[in-house]
Amino acid sequence: MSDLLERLRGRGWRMTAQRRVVAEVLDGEHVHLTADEVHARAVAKLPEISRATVYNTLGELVTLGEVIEVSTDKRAKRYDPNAHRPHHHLVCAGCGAIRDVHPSGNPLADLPDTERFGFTVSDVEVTYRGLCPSCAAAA
Amino acid sequence: MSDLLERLRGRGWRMTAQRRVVAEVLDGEHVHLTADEVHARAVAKLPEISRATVYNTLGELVTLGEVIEVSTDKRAKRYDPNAHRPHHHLVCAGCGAIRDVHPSGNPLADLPDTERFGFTVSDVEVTYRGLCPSCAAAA
DNA sequence: ACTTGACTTGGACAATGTCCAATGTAGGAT
DNA sequence: ATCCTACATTGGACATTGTCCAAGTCAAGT
Repeated sequence: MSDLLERLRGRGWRMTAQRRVVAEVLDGEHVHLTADEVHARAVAKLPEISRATVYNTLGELVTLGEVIEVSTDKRAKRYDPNAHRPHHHLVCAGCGAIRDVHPSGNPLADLPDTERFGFTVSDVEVTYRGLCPSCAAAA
Repeated sequence: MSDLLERLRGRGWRMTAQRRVVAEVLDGEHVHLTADEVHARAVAKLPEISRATVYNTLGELVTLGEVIEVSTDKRAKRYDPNAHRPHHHLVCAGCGAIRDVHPSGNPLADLPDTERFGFTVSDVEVTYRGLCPSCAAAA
């Protein structure tokens, strides 16, 4: 966790209480929080932190490549602190739980040139959908 | 296009002017419209149609499996009338253009059992990201 | 300790989507 | 052909998520 703070300082970040708190929240739990959830947890540690700051900080972390923005949910963006190992996501259609997964093979290679329409394809995002064990049992 | 209307009638849909217009808009252009764009085009044909009705109708069409909801954009859901051929999407990070693509191979098969965590995995959504030719030239 | 420019704040605003009570109407029944 | 009624539509209020900005605050270099 102090790794993250160190990296940020190294990049010329001014280290404020607010940024420290946001970084701690993200680093503390390896789940995929929405911006509002990050804000709620940040407020618990630093009551006067504002929503705007949380949004700003998350945006900066995404720009720096320290966290990944995931939009598996159509409602709110989620932030994935596990940015240093490439991975994809498995989402439960019932309860919305998200797990990181590591498929074999590289989906980028599965897109033939004839299907690229001249695009420079640089990234691929894969979302598996299904039911987690408890939601499947409840259904 | 009347295919779609026939299928809907067969499912017990009450056929109203509003629903006909929404179906025509979706069927007319095989692009990926946002709900608001659908509404704008629908208004052109039937000025008094309301936003709520467009949202309702789109939601029903999704439930019936006649159109697919795509969330490549983090802003608004888009609606893809090409629901009967499985396909994925290629999105331009510059201008937001979306193309349907058909990768070789089945990404579902790339997810080993050990990475499924007991989930019943039923679907996979793949979004390729990159730059379209004109955005790449402009950069 | 001072200074300065980057950071934070709070609140207004924007975009997208949902909900609901009142009203209208498609399509079966008569 | 007309009537009934359950289903559909409407418009506007509300909710959620996110962005923007002017004013105030503060970290860190000197």
